[in-house]
Amino acid sequence: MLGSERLSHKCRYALRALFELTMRDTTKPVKIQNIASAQGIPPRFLEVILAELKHGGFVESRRGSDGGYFLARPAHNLTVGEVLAFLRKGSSNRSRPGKGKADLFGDYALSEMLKKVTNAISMVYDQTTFADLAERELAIRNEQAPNYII
Amino acid sequence: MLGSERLSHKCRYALRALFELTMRDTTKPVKIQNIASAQGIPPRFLEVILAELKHGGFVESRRGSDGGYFLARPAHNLTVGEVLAFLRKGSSNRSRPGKGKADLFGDYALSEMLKKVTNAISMVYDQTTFADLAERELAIRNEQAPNYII
DNA sequence: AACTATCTCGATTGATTTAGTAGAGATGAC
DNA sequence: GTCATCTCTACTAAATCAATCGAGATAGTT
Repeated sequence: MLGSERLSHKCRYALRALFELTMRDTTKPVKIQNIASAQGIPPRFLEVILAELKHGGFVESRRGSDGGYFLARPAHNLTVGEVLAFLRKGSSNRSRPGKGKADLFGDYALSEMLKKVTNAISMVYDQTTFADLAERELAIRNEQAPNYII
Repeated sequence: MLGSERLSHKCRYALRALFELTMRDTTKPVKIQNIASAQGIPPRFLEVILAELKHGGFVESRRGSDGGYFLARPAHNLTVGEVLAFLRKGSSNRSRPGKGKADLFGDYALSEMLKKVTNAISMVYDQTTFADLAERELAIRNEQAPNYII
Protein backbone atom coordinates (compact mmCIF):
# COMPACT_ATOMS: atom_id res chain seq x y z
CA MET A 1 0.00 0.00 0.00
CA LEU A 2 1.35 3.38 -0.94
CA GLY A 3 1.82 6.07 1.62
CA SER A 4 -1.49 7.82 1.69
CA GLU A 5 -2.05 10.52 -0.86
CA ARG A 6 0.23 13.37 -0.10
CA LEU A 7 -1.80 16.46 0.65
CA SER A 8 0.25 19.49 1.62
CA HIS A 9 -0.53 21.15 4.91
CA LYS A 10 -1.87 24.06 3.01
CA CYS A 11 -4.41 21.91 1.19
CA ARG A 12 -5.42 20.16 4.35
CA TYR A 13 -5.84 23.46 6.15
CA ALA A 14 -7.94 24.75 3.30
CA LEU A 15 -10.21 21.72 3.42
CA ARG A 16 -10.50 21.98 7.19
CA ALA A 17 -11.38 25.63 7.00
CA LEU A 18 -14.09 25.01 4.46
CA PHE A 19 -15.32 22.09 6.49
CA GLU A 20 -15.56 24.33 9.52
CA LEU A 21 -17.52 26.91 7.61
CA THR A 22 -19.81 24.16 6.41
CA MET A 23 -20.46 22.93 9.92
CA ARG A 24 -21.29 26.38 11.22
CA ASP A 25 -23.78 26.85 8.46
CA THR A 26 -24.52 30.35 9.58
CA THR A 27 -25.35 33.58 7.88
CA LYS A 28 -22.91 35.43 10.10
CA PRO A 29 -19.29 35.55 8.98
CA VAL A 30 -16.84 33.47 11.00
CA LYS A 31 -13.61 35.06 12.14
CA ILE A 32 -10.24 33.70 11.13
CA GLN A 33 -9.31 33.27 14.77
CA ASN A 34 -12.30 31.05 15.41
CA ILE A 35 -11.70 28.88 12.40
CA ALA A 36 -8.03 28.65 13.26
CA SER A 37 -8.49 27.55 16.84
CA ALA A 38 -11.32 25.15 16.01
CA GLN A 39 -9.24 23.42 13.36
CA GLY A 40 -5.73 23.79 14.73
CA ILE A 41 -4.41 26.02 11.96
CA PRO A 42 -1.78 28.75 12.42
CA PRO A 43 -3.93 31.88 12.20
CA ARG A 44 -1.58 33.94 10.14
CA PHE A 45 -1.21 31.13 7.65
CA LEU A 46 -4.95 30.72 7.51
CA GLU A 47 -5.24 34.34 6.43
CA VAL A 48 -3.17 33.55 3.37
CA ILE A 49 -5.19 30.48 2.61
CA LEU A 50 -8.57 32.12 2.98
CA ALA A 51 -7.51 35.00 0.80
CA GLU A 52 -6.59 32.49 -1.85
CA LEU A 53 -9.86 30.64 -1.46
CA LYS A 54 -11.65 33.92 -1.86
CA HIS A 55 -9.94 34.57 -5.17
CA GLY A 56 -11.05 31.13 -6.22
CA GLY A 57 -14.65 32.07 -5.47
CA PHE A 58 -15.09 29.49 -2.74
CA VAL A 59 -15.60 31.86 0.15
CA GLU A 60 -16.63 35.44 0.65
CA SER A 61 -15.66 37.82 3.38
CA ARG A 62 -16.94 40.78 5.27
CA ARG A 63 -14.59 43.35 6.72
CA GLY A 64 -14.85 45.45 9.78
CA SER A 65 -15.36 44.60 13.39
CA ASP A 66 -18.11 42.17 12.65
CA GLY A 67 -16.32 40.61 9.72
CA GLY A 68 -15.14 37.14 8.86
CA TYR A 69 -15.50 34.51 6.19
CA PHE A 70 -18.36 32.42 4.94
CA LEU A 71 -19.04 30.00 2.11
CA ALA A 72 -19.72 31.57 -1.25
CA ARG A 73 -22.04 28.75 -2.23
CA PRO A 74 -24.03 26.06 -0.50
CA ALA A 75 -21.87 23.19 0.74
CA HIS A 76 -23.62 20.62 -1.40
CA ASN A 77 -22.46 22.45 -4.50
CA LEU A 78 -18.84 22.64 -3.39
CA THR A 79 -16.60 19.68 -4.12
CA VAL A 80 -13.25 18.84 -2.65
CA GLY A 81 -11.99 18.29 -6.18
CA GLU A 82 -12.47 21.81 -7.42
CA VAL A 83 -10.86 23.27 -4.33
CA LEU A 84 -7.76 21.10 -4.62
CA ALA A 85 -7.51 21.69 -8.35
CA PHE A 86 -7.61 25.42 -7.79
CA LEU A 87 -5.04 25.41 -5.01
CA ARG A 88 -2.63 23.33 -7.02
CA LYS A 89 -2.94 25.49 -10.09
CA GLY A 90 -1.14 28.20 -8.18
CA SER A 91 1.92 26.15 -7.27
CA SER A 92 4.08 26.10 -10.36
CA ASN A 93 2.15 23.02 -11.31
CA ARG A 94 0.82 24.15 -14.64
CA SER A 95 1.51 21.83 -17.52
CA ARG A 96 4.96 22.47 -18.94
CA PRO A 97 4.24 22.93 -22.60
CA GLY A 98 7.76 23.09 -24.04
CA LYS A 99 10.41 20.79 -22.77
CA GLY A 100 7.96 18.08 -23.36
CA LYS A 101 8.45 14.50 -24.08
CA ALA A 102 11.74 13.56 -25.57
CA ASP A 103 9.56 10.72 -26.81
CA LEU A 104 11.40 8.17 -24.75
CA PHE A 105 10.50 4.58 -25.04
CA GLY A 106 7.96 3.95 -22.33
CA ASP A 107 6.34 7.37 -22.36
CA TYR A 108 3.09 6.17 -23.77
CA ALA A 109 2.58 3.33 -21.34
CA LEU A 110 3.73 5.34 -18.36
CA SER A 111 1.59 8.36 -19.05
CA GLU A 112 -1.37 6.13 -19.77
CA MET A 113 -0.96 4.66 -16.32
CA LEU A 114 -0.60 8.06 -14.70
CA LYS A 115 -3.74 9.17 -16.43
CA LYS A 116 -5.60 6.25 -14.94
CA VAL A 117 -4.39 7.26 -11.53
CA THR A 118 -5.38 10.85 -12.03
CA ASN A 119 -8.84 9.75 -13.07
CA ALA A 120 -9.16 7.49 -10.08
CA ILE A 121 -8.23 10.33 -7.75
CA SER A 122 -10.61 12.75 -9.39
CA MET A 123 -13.33 10.18 -9.13
CA VAL A 124 -13.16 10.47 -5.37
CA TYR A 125 -12.46 14.15 -4.94
CA ASP A 126 -14.88 15.40 -7.53
CA GLN A 127 -17.71 13.41 -6.08
CA THR A 128 -17.20 14.50 -2.51
CA THR A 129 -18.95 17.69 -1.49
CA PHE A 130 -18.42 19.46 1.79
CA ALA A 131 -21.98 18.65 2.69
CA ASP A 132 -21.03 14.98 2.27
CA LEU A 133 -18.07 15.42 4.57
CA ALA A 134 -20.12 17.09 7.24
CA GLU A 135 -22.74 14.39 7.05
CA ARG A 136 -20.15 11.61 7.22
CA GLU A 137 -18.40 13.19 10.15
CA LEU A 138 -21.59 13.29 12.15
CA ALA A 139 -22.54 9.79 11.15
CA ILE A 140 -19.18 8.33 12.10
CA ARG A 141 -19.14 10.09 15.41
CA ASN A 142 -22.56 8.76 16.18
CA GLU A 143 -21.47 5.23 15.44
CA GLN A 144 -18.50 5.59 17.69
CA ALA A 145 -20.31 6.75 20.78
CA PRO A 146 -23.95 5.93 20.39
CA ASN A 147 -24.63 5.65 24.11
CA TYR A 148 -23.01 8.71 25.48
CA ILE A 149 -24.96 11.18 23.52
CA ILE A 150 -28.46 11.01 24.95
CA MET B 1 -9.36 17.56 -12.96
CA LEU B 2 -6.48 17.51 -10.56
CA GLY B 3 -2.96 18.01 -11.72
CA SER B 4 -1.78 14.54 -12.53
CA GLU B 5 -0.46 12.50 -9.67
CA ARG B 6 2.79 13.99 -8.53
CA LEU B 7 5.59 11.51 -9.05
CA SER B 8 9.03 12.77 -8.11
CA HIS B 9 11.72 12.65 -10.73
CA LYS B 10 13.40 9.98 -8.75
CA CYS B 11 10.35 7.74 -8.88
CA ARG B 12 9.87 8.36 -12.55
CA TYR B 13 13.52 7.59 -13.25
CA ALA B 14 13.23 4.40 -11.27
CA LEU B 15 10.19 3.29 -13.24
CA ARG B 16 11.88 4.16 -16.50
CA ALA B 17 14.98 2.23 -15.56
CA LEU B 18 12.98 -0.85 -14.68
CA PHE B 19 10.97 -0.44 -17.83
CA GLU B 20 14.17 -0.33 -19.85
CA LEU B 21 15.43 -3.49 -18.20
CA THR B 22 12.12 -5.12 -18.95
CA MET B 23 12.30 -4.22 -22.61
CA ARG B 24 15.81 -5.55 -22.99
CA ASP B 25 14.75 -8.82 -21.49
CA THR B 26 18.26 -10.15 -21.68
CA THR B 27 20.39 -12.43 -19.57
CA LYS B 28 23.31 -10.05 -19.90
CA PRO B 29 23.53 -7.20 -17.41
CA VAL B 30 22.83 -3.72 -18.79
CA LYS B 31 25.20 -0.91 -17.92
CA ILE B 32 24.08 2.20 -16.12
CA GLN B 33 25.31 4.32 -19.00
CA ASN B 34 23.10 2.50 -21.46
CA ILE B 35 20.02 2.71 -19.31
CA ALA B 36 20.72 6.36 -18.61
CA SER B 37 21.08 7.43 -22.21
CA ALA B 38 18.16 5.33 -23.41
CA GLN B 39 15.85 6.86 -20.84
CA GLY B 40 17.29 10.33 -20.44
CA ILE B 41 18.39 10.01 -16.85
CA PRO B 42 21.43 11.72 -15.30
CA PRO B 43 23.84 8.75 -15.01
CA ARG B 44 25.25 9.57 -11.63
CA PHE B 45 21.78 9.97 -10.23
CA LEU B 46 20.75 6.70 -11.77
CA GLU B 47 23.54 4.98 -9.84
CA VAL B 48 21.95 6.11 -6.62
CA ILE B 49 18.55 4.96 -7.75
CA LEU B 50 19.65 1.55 -8.95
CA ALA B 51 21.56 0.93 -5.74
CA GLU B 52 18.35 1.65 -3.86
CA LEU B 53 16.34 -0.61 -6.12
CA LYS B 54 18.87 -3.33 -5.51
CA HIS B 55 18.40 -3.04 -1.76
CA GLY B 56 14.70 -3.38 -2.36
CA GLY B 57 15.30 -6.64 -4.21
CA PHE B 58 13.98 -5.39 -7.52
CA VAL B 59 17.21 -5.62 -9.48
CA GLU B 60 20.47 -7.45 -9.22
CA SER B 61 23.87 -6.42 -10.42
CA ARG B 62 27.10 -7.82 -11.65
CA ARG B 63 30.35 -5.99 -11.11
CA GLY B 64 33.44 -5.85 -13.18
CA SER B 65 34.07 -4.88 -16.74
CA ASP B 66 31.17 -6.88 -18.02
CA GLY B 67 28.85 -5.80 -15.27
CA GLY B 68 25.55 -3.98 -15.12
CA TYR B 69 22.04 -4.37 -13.79
CA PHE B 70 19.22 -6.74 -14.55
CA LEU B 71 15.79 -7.53 -13.14
CA ALA B 72 15.76 -9.69 -10.05
CA ARG B 73 12.47 -11.27 -11.02
CA PRO B 74 10.44 -11.71 -14.17
CA ALA B 75 8.68 -8.53 -15.22
CA HIS B 76 5.22 -10.03 -14.92
CA ASN B 77 5.83 -10.51 -11.20
CA LEU B 78 6.98 -6.96 -10.63
CA THR B 79 4.36 -4.30 -10.00
CA VAL B 80 4.71 -0.56 -10.15
CA GLY B 81 2.99 -0.40 -6.78
CA GLU B 82 5.59 -2.26 -4.81
CA VAL B 83 8.38 -0.26 -6.35
CA LEU B 84 6.79 3.08 -5.51
CA ALA B 85 5.88 1.92 -2.03
CA PHE B 86 9.46 0.92 -1.39
CA LEU B 87 10.95 4.13 -2.73
CA ARG B 88 8.63 6.26 -0.66
CA LYS B 89 9.33 4.38 2.51
CA GLY B 90 12.84 5.79 2.42
CA SER B 91 11.84 9.44 2.27
CA SER B 92 10.90 10.41 5.80
CA ASN B 93 7.41 9.47 4.80
CA ARG B 94 6.68 6.89 7.44
CA SER B 95 3.55 7.43 9.46
CA ARG B 96 4.17 9.86 12.30
CA PRO B 97 2.89 8.00 15.30
CA GLY B 98 3.07 10.71 17.95
CA LYS B 99 1.85 14.18 17.23
CA GLY B 100 -1.20 12.59 15.81
CA LYS B 101 -4.71 13.65 15.59
CA ALA B 102 -5.73 16.34 17.97
CA ASP B 103 -9.11 14.76 17.22
CA LEU B 104 -10.30 17.79 15.38
CA PHE B 105 -13.79 17.94 14.09
CA GLY B 106 -13.63 16.67 10.54
CA ASP B 107 -10.80 14.21 11.03
CA TYR B 108 -12.94 11.17 10.52
CA ALA B 109 -14.58 12.30 7.35
CA LEU B 110 -11.40 13.70 5.87
CA SER B 111 -9.27 10.68 6.58
CA GLU B 112 -12.01 8.41 5.31
CA MET B 113 -11.89 10.28 2.05
CA LEU B 114 -8.10 10.14 1.87
CA LYS B 115 -8.24 6.45 2.45
CA LYS B 116 -10.56 6.05 -0.50
CA VAL B 117 -8.10 7.95 -2.62
CA THR B 118 -5.19 5.87 -1.45
CA ASN B 119 -7.08 2.73 -2.30
CA ALA B 120 -7.97 4.05 -5.71
CA ILE B 121 -4.33 4.82 -6.43
CA SER B 122 -3.13 1.45 -5.19
CA MET B 123 -5.73 -0.20 -7.35
CA VAL B 124 -3.95 1.10 -10.41
CA TYR B 125 -0.35 0.80 -9.34
CA ASP B 126 -0.62 -2.58 -7.70
CA GLN B 127 -2.26 -4.09 -10.72
CA THR B 128 0.23 -2.80 -13.24
CA THR B 129 3.26 -4.99 -13.84
CA PHE B 130 6.25 -3.98 -15.89
CA ALA B 131 5.33 -6.67 -18.36
CA ASP B 132 2.00 -4.87 -18.75
CA LEU B 133 3.75 -1.59 -19.40
CA ALA B 134 6.03 -3.08 -22.00
CA GLU B 135 3.11 -4.70 -23.74
CA ARG B 136 1.05 -1.52 -23.72
CA GLU B 137 3.92 0.54 -25.02
CA LEU B 138 4.34 -1.74 -28.00
CA ALA B 139 0.62 -1.89 -28.62
CA ILE B 140 0.19 1.87 -28.52
CA ARG B 141 3.13 2.46 -30.81
CA ASN B 142 1.72 -0.01 -33.27
CA GLU B 143 -1.63 1.75 -33.31
CA GLN B 144 0.05 5.07 -33.92
CA ALA B 145 2.06 4.09 -36.98
CA PRO B 146 0.52 0.95 -38.40
CA ASN B 147 1.54 1.65 -41.97
CA TYR B 148 5.09 2.73 -41.68
CA ILE B 149 6.37 -0.41 -40.12
CA ILE B 150 6.26 -2.98 -42.88
C1' DA C 1 -15.53 61.66 13.23
C1' DA C 2 -12.70 58.66 15.95
C1' DC C 3 -12.13 53.90 17.34
C1' DT C 4 -11.21 49.31 16.75
C1' DA C 5 -11.57 44.69 15.17
C1' DT C 6 -11.18 42.71 11.25
C1' DC C 7 -9.74 41.48 6.42
C1' DT C 8 -5.98 42.52 2.57
C1' DC C 9 -1.60 42.58 0.43
C1' DG C 10 3.28 42.03 -0.44
C1' DA C 11 7.48 40.67 1.23
C1' DT C 12 10.43 37.74 3.85
C1' DT C 13 12.32 34.01 6.52
C1' DG C 14 13.55 29.30 7.90
C1' DA C 15 13.02 24.40 7.39
C1' DT C 16 12.57 20.53 4.65
C1' DT C 17 12.79 17.93 0.54
C1' DT C 18 14.45 16.98 -3.87
C1' DA C 19 17.77 16.66 -7.48
C1' DG C 20 21.98 16.01 -8.73
C1' DT C 21 27.26 15.69 -8.05
C1' DA C 22 31.82 14.02 -6.40
C1' DG C 23 35.41 11.00 -5.25
C1' DA C 24 37.52 7.08 -3.32
C1' DG C 25 37.12 2.16 -2.92
C1' DA C 26 35.71 -2.71 -4.06
C1' DT C 27 34.99 -6.29 -7.50
C1' DG C 28 35.31 -9.46 -11.21
C1' DA C 29 36.39 -10.78 -16.09
C1' DC C 30 39.94 -11.07 -19.01
C1' DG D 1 47.36 -6.78 -13.17
C1' DT D 2 44.40 -3.90 -15.33
C1' DC D 3 40.31 -1.92 -16.69
C1' DA D 4 35.54 -1.06 -16.72
C1' DT D 5 32.23 -1.39 -13.89
C1' DC D 6 29.45 -1.23 -9.53
C1' DT D 7 29.41 0.54 -4.32
C1' DC D 8 29.43 3.64 -0.63
C1' DT D 9 29.40 7.98 1.89
C1' DA D 10 29.15 12.43 1.74
C1' DC D 11 28.11 16.84 -0.04
C1' DT D 12 25.87 20.90 -2.44
C1' DA D 13 22.48 23.51 -4.97
C1' DA D 14 17.95 24.48 -6.03
C1' DA D 15 13.16 24.34 -5.25
C1' DT D 16 9.25 24.06 -2.48
C1' DC D 17 6.65 24.51 1.65
C1' DA D 18 5.19 26.42 5.99
C1' DA D 19 4.81 30.13 8.45
C1' DT D 20 5.46 34.96 9.94
C1' DC D 21 5.48 40.04 9.72
C1' DG D 22 4.05 44.71 9.14
C1' DA D 23 1.56 48.19 7.08
C1' DG D 24 -2.70 49.43 5.03
C1' DA D 25 -7.75 49.31 3.86
C1' DT D 26 -12.48 48.67 5.40
C1' DA D 27 -16.70 48.76 7.83
C1' DG D 28 -19.42 48.64 11.68
C1' DT D 29 -19.92 51.02 16.57
C1' DT D 30 -19.93 54.63 19.64
